[in-house]
Amino acid sequence: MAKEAAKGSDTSAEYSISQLAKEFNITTRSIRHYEDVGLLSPTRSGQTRIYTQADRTRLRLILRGKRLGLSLEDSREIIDMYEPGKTNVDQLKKLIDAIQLQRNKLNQQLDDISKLLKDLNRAEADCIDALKTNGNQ
Amino acid sequence: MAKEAAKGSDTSAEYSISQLAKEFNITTRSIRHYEDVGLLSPTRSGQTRIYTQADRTRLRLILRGKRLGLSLEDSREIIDMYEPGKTNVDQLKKLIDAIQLQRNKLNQQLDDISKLLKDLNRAEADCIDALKTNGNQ
DNA sequence: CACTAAGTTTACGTTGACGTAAACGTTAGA
DNA sequence: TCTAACGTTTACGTCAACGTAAACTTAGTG
Repeated sequence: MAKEAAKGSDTSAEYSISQLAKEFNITTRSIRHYEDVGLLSPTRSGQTRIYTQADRTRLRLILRGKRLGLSLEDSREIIDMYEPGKTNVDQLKKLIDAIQLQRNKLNQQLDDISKLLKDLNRAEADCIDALKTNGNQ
Repeated sequence: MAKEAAKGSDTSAEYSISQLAKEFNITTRSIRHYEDVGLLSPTRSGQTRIYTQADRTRLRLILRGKRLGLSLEDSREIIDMYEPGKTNVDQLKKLIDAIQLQRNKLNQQLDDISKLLKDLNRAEADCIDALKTNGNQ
């Protein structure tokens, strides 16, 4: 352990594709697929892909999007919102609109989750009830 | 308008497939597809599907699931949780476990949403900032 | 040096969730 | 009567998001 590998919060840390796959519990195929559709663009050491801390962060955002039911394309758009490439005033305004749109969707999801949680609570209560009246039969 | 159609909160109200499609802004194809995969089972008047209030509710739950990124199969399982068909004690316990699992996923989603909202807020703030310093150029 | 482990590209296969078209039945109104 | 609006079934098409297999190239090890 001389050469230094991937330590704590070293901002210059690098990762192999299988390291990321293991860490996030996905396949290397998926990671390459995200690259295919333009969500990741790791540097290369020869042929081999090398992932930086920034790539790793993007991957985390992608997976977060997936958990929320976003398509890869949706995630790409959102992640692009975080980047400072917007020079044009018009584009900035459009971006703000897009951000508001996303917020609305998220608020809808919050509402959906709250209702679904209530439903689940009722269902569970019914179960427990059934167990009580049914358990000693 | 004598025959009485679909009024207010009449619990015995019935709906045609196109009525539901219009109300929920989906296609009739989708509704039939949900039936194909066992999510709906409307009664028939001859060949024609007739949807009850209960069917309509199930459809609402399906679409709520979709907004949360659930597969139709996932939604089916969740909706089945609400039904009282569980006679077996073992099944009841398994169901309670499944409910807890769903709750965990939903809590994860809540966390994801909260983080995403923060990210969006920062992105929006950056936009507004860029508009200020950039607007009079 | 042979072998294994990890990496690569290319490319066809699969699954879910519908879209789309064809071909047909039934009912209400001009 | 006929045609327009709705309904039906059957079946092939499509798109996203990977799975899976093949064939190949290094890098390190007993």
